[in-house]
Amino acid sequence: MSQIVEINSEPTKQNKKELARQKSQALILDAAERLFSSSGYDGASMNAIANEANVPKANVLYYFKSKDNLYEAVLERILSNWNLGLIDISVNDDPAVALYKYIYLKVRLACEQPMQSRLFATEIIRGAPYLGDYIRNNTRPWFRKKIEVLQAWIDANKIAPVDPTHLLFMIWSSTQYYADYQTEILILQNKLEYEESDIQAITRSIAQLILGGLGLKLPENR
Amino acid sequence: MSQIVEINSEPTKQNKKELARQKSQALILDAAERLFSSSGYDGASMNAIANEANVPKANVLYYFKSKDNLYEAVLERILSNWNLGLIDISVNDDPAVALYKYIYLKVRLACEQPMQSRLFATEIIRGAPYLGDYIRNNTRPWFRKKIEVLQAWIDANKIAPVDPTHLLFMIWSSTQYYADYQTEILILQNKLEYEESDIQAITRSIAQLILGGLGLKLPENR
DNA sequence: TTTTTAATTGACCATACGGTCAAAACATTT
DNA sequence: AAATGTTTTGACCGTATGGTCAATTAAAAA
Repeated sequence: MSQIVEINSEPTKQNKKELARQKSQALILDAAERLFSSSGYDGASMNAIANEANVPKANVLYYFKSKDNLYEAVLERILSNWNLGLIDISVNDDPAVALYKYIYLKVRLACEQPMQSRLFATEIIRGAPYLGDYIRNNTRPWFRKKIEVLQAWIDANKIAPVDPTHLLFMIWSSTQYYADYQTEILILQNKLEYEESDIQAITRSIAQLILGGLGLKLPENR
Repeated sequence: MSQIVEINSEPTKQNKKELARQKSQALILDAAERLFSSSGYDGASMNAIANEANVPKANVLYYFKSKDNLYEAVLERILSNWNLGLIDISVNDDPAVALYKYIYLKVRLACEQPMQSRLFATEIIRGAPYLGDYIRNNTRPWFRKKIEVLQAWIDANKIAPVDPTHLLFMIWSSTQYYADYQTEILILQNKLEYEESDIQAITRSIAQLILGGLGLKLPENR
């Protein structure tokens, strides 16, 4: 599995090859992400994915041994991508600033990478057959820590006493909604796509309601 | 399509037959709703639906001429069910009372009929191939009217000036979330299912944040 | 250059899919 | 009882699916 990676600045042949390999795989993963997210696991056929990636189907199955395997790889890539950009909240932060930033980044992610959120959503709706363990072993401990942070803020009278669990769910739901229900939202607003100004307006509205509900003022330097 | 329905209290033979027919269809619709909601359109096979309903597959296709047709019928039933229980908000209502009630009913629906919300969600995520027109022709006019109500409240200084569009989206998102992401929520809270007390706690938390953000107090007689 | 290894691909396979059909079973009317 | 209409159902069909495989090509190592 593992491969020795040269630290040398000049890429070796091994390095080149591995790079090409990853590039090929990334191309297939991109296509798979697009199709899985729009058509669901069963709706996206290996054939369609291969076409989307402009490679023969057998090649897809050469890199990813099965459809399950490919689906899992797509999910893992999404999760690692999310973990990269995830800004934490911690006890010593100023609640208003930290929460505003958190909301803003979540809205950005939802509007700019909606496919990832949608794929995640369908996986959960199906009963999380692949992510169940991940949520139990990774998300839950992280979740509990954040609950503690929120509770600490409440105890220190920094925010109004709201059930921290549902507060966190509310931030997740109101931001993710703009990805998952994008189609409906755009129809209702008679728009073709989100613009930069929408991201600002969404963030402001969500922050206004949630921070307001917590008895906080919107931070100055947004 | 339409059939003369006897108002007579004693059911005629025709009536009996029609009733049996509707009962059969309802059984199939129930099974289809369950499977479409958990496995998606493509994931739910006609065979599986027939098994779930304990009838041969050919019988399903006798009542619903195609898979598309069946899927559409399931969606229509959900929408008509939703429209039945939907409580409106209108200009003369007391904002706090009306919004609280609206939130409460949405939470109830999400927790008690999660499959319907989930099926709706996957339909939207797929790009609303069947509901696109419905949303344009029915939901959008309704949506615009509600926006007007909210704007009127703002203009009358009854609620804080928040973008009414995003306020409405926020109510929808935070309530539907408990249906669509039920699996994740239960894992995170280490629960097996929602209880009545959860419905109360969820409603209270959402109402506290949203009403608070609007500068309203929670209504007394809840 | 020769040998070895990795990547690409068209052809192929068993299975499961949505959908059809005609025959049987059942009920209703004449 | 006969005739008519409606449901029920097993058998069947063409097609698309996920996946395999052996043959070919490309690249790296010897």
